[in-house]
Amino acid sequence: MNDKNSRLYLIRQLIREHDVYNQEQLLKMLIERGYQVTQATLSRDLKFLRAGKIPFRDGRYKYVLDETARLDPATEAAPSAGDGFVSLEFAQQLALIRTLPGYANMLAIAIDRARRYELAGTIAGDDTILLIPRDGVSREAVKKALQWIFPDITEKIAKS
Amino acid sequence: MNDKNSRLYLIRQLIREHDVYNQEQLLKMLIERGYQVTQATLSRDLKFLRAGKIPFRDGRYKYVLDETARLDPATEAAPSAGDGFVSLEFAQQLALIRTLPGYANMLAIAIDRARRYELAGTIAGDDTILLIPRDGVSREAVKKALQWIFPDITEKIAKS
DNA sequence: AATAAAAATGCATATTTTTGCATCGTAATT
DNA sequence: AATTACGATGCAAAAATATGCATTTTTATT
Repeated sequence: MNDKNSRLYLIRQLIREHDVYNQEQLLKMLIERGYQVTQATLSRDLKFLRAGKIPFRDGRYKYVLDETARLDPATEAAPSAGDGFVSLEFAQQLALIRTLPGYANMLAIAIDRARRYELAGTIAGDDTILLIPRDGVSREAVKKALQWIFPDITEKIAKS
Repeated sequence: MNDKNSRLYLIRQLIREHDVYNQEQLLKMLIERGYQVTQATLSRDLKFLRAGKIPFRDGRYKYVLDETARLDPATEAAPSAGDGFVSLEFAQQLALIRTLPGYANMLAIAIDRARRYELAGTIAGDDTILLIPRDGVSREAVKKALQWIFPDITEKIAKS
């Protein structure tokens, strides 16, 4: 168990247990724990561990591990969500989402969980979701919010 | 279907169908296709799409989409692979991997697929894999190769 | 043990990405 | 139609990350 291995171990642990926004922050944590390295080494370590940096819903970028990518709330809340999504249209001040049969509930839950300000609430049937935007929220803003929740929906709502 | 949406659409498509190593490259592709934007906009687009940049086995960094993260060969070849992995030890010039019952085959396949030079081949039982390194490959190198294949194994082999 | 070979790391720098600010265009509102 | 509000974008600069090269450290070999 040379020092490098334990360092890699710790890095993984830190990424798993903290929100790591950049290497400098991670570096600080390592140094606090007695690991004397530089950012350059850290960069290489992260590459070795195949840790990636991805944008999060909170508007920031975080490092994630391979495994984390699978467990990330964003991913978890909407597992292949886009698959069930069929179409989006607007009527009055409301949005109607069509889904594959049986998918509506699951998608609605994902939408609720996202807690986007723009979206006041949902009512789900079997293959339809009624989406109620908050007062004054434009259709564009609703689309935007949905895209944020389900990035892989982009193509499907391109022309709505 | 404003221009921005179709651009986002195209960006997703490009990332899905090409290996995108950086924003400049992506920018070039967009411009070739008639989208006149700057790298700054691209950065914002990628953030909106929650596209992340992660290190790949080929030693380079690539952009990936949420969905891709789930389908990435590295992930695909070893779906929760680390979970099945129990321990690693060496005997003679050979490596012995212990797995949970029934996992050996799956892990061995993942190892074979990785086609690491260091690893000549595997023989899998039910909960054990015999791993044959190539001539002259050190134990350290074998560990390294395994870590590369299964990043989430790092902790488990820390002290082997 | 001495020597050769390979790996790890720091330093400095290049590369890449993100962002504040100003501007422009478009859509909503009066 | 004029006015206001908001989103999109470019520009330039800051921030963050990756890497070539030189050096040190570790590991293997004779």
